[in-house]
Amino acid sequence: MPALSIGDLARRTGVPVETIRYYERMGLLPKPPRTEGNYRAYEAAHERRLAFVKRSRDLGFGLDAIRALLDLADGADRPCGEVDALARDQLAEVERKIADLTAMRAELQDMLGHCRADTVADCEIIGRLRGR
Amino acid sequence: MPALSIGDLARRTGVPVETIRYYERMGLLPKPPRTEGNYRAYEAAHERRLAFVKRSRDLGFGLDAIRALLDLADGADRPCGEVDALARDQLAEVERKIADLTAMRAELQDMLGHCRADTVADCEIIGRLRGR
DNA sequence: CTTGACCCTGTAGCGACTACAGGGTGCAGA
DNA sequence: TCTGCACCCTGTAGTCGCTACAGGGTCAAG
Ligand SMILES: [Zn+2]
Ligand SMILES: [Zn+2]
Ligand SMILES: [Zn+2]
Ligand SMILES: [Zn+2]
Repeated sequence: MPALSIGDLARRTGVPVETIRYYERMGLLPKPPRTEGNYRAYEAAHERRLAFVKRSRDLGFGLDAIRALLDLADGADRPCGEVDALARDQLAEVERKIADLTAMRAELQDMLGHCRADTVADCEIIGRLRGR
Repeated sequence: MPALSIGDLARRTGVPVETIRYYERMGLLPKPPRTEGNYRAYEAAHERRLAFVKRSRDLGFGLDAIRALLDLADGADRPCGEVDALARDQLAEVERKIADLTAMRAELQDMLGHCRADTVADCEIIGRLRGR
């Protein structure tokens, strides 16, 4: 496989070019070698690392957590307790957000269900935002 | 009721002082009169407006939407269709986020359930982040 | 040899805050 | 009266994870 340009890598991973450069600046991706014309030249290892980052982002991990996951992934014979702890923290965070959003959804649905679509003066939504 | 200081208003509404000043800069709250010593002096109307903003934020409305809601709330005899549209948009946004987070939760739970807490080399979580 | 797609760096903007730094005000206790 | 302390002021910069330029350089096809 020949070296990939940043655009090639973007197409293959679905991560925008600007975001790849941002990840490099943030230390998630190693600085790749450059061509004569100063273009980044990626290899398969870079693509695997970026795919790892993308899957982690898709699960909502923050960039700090991803840096930690990448470090852990490099040490094959270490116990995976730290990995699991990061995943559990992330799960807890996701569950907290779901709980918040579920409460918002219930209130919005209830407001909308009670509104008789009349004037603003007796609109249930405005009324509740005012505090009854 | 005497005038309230920004700290009083913060305690009464649960909105931090810095956030109240931020809302003022963003045009969500009118600039209150000042005391001799240049302190903001709030009245009950300010407290009601800030409470409206807080309840809207708690439902996840963005500041642009809240500005629109505040404008609509001021015109009592206008039909409330626009209000309802804003609420429906917000509900749709909340439902989209819940869907995303629910997918993340399922994957995180499944990963955690499959991990036999051994070494990183055969950790299910790291394995899936690598793409099997 | 020109066109156009791509690449480079560096900087600024987004949303909704949050956290200072460096000062001024106001009141209660010694 | 002094002094300490809590509070207030403005202005600016940082957070997170991008995203969008501006102003250039590179490269291959036609
Ligand atoms: Zn109801
Ligand atoms: Zn209504
Ligand atoms: Zn499974
Ligand atoms: Zn594991």
